[in-house]
Amino acid sequence: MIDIRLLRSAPDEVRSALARRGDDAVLHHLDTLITLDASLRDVTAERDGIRAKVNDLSRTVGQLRRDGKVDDASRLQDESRELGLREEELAAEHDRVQGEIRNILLVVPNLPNEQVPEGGSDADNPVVSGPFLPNGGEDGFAEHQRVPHWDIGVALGILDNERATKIAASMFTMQRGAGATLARALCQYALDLNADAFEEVRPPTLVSTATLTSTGQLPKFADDAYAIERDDLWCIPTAEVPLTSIYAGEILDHAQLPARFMAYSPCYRREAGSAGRDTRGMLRAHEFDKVEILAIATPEQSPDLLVEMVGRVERMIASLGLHHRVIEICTGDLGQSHHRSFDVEVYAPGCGQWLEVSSISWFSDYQARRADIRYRPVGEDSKPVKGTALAHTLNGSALAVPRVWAAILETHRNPDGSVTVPEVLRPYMRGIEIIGG
RNA sequence: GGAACGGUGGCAGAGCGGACAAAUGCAGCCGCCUUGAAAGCGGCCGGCCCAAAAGGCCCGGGGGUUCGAAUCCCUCCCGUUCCGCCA
Repeated sequence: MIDIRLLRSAPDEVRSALARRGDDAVLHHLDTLITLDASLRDVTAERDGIRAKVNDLSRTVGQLRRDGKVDDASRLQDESRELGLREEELAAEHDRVQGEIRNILLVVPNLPNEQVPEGGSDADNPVVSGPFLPNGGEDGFAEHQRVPHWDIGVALGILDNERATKIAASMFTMQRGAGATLARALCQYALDLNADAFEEVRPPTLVSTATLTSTGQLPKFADDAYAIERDDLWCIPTAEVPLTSIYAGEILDHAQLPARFMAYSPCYRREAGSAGRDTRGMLRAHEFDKVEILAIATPEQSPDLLVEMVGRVERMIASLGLHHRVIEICTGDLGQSHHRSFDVEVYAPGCGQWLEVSSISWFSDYQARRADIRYRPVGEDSKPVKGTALAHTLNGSALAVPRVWAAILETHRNPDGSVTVPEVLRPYMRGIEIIGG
């Protein structure tokens, strides 16, 4: 959620920041919010005034009864009862307006950071690192690398989506043999590589409605998530969801920040908006594995953490011998909750496309406000200063298995059709160096 | 799933219809004392709304009774223990 106090005190700033996203419906919401907020404060003031009177009368009644002045007391009781009726009306109005404000706030997107580049769609996302390609171009790959991974996977007997579909439904995948081992090796590798700074967590992968709302998936993107209605739980689309809520509703000491977590988890996505797209191979599936890294930080720590996390992902992709680039997400393509965001993309020579394998994002206090994650700030002398402040959250996929798996098959395919396992993964591969060799 | 007992400030723990944002202890902060520290003494010491004063809200969530609810009633959630079931 954005800060309604900021909207109140600097409406033009909020308006122009959100205008950069190029979504007029959002601006209309702002007008509604300003109106509702003003009336909420009127109603609140009036309600609180009546409550003050009732409280006062009640105290007097108590005193009078102790003094045995029953008649006086009952006269005041009548008066108080009258006021109570009015208070009830105002309280109902207050709750109604407040609920309306909250419902709107839940769908208003985050303010983009000033540094987010201007743009209308993903076509305008600038490349900020790379591209790192053989011979400098997308056609710098050899002929034997020009085979899509779905063909390679079937030929080597390590991808069996046909049976995955039989077992579950379309757009589910199944890896077998060395393919399954490779998928797991990638997770192990990603976890080990980030264990220097991130605490490993094995979170729940089914979460409550409140938890899925905190990170921004609800209420707007309910159709994208798998719901387990009978138990009022949701399957997580990413470990970001449970990890962000680890400290939900808590007030942290400054010294606890940044808190950094990483988790391997399965991720479940209905892909409601993209049915029929990328249905072959591993490019888009309802269930996949991912290692997520996440930080809960102070506003001051956040910019550096964002850079650090992008660097970690970039180095890891490079260590797998994959060809990549980093793009920054422009204003028109920025996700609802995002304040600033970078994607790491890998070039898959077999299917001839850039694959998004990681998205590293800074959420400013947008998620923290929803999840109520606060900390006690300190002054320059490191002594606590008065009050609490909302934390900032950042997260990114350290490694999303399917697309990296696909890119490895295509990039490291040999002329004889076998696939060489990247050196760094071999410790996790039970000695397999070449798949199908 | 059943039963019993619980859910109060950072923690422990009183309060069980009015003077309670809430005793007390511990932790924390400031000061005195001290060469320094500890002990001792004095003071401070929850969060939220409102620009703020005033005021209001918060004793697991929601609802009810009452002039008045941390306290009584209903309901839901969570915890502990026992029983049942079970990877």
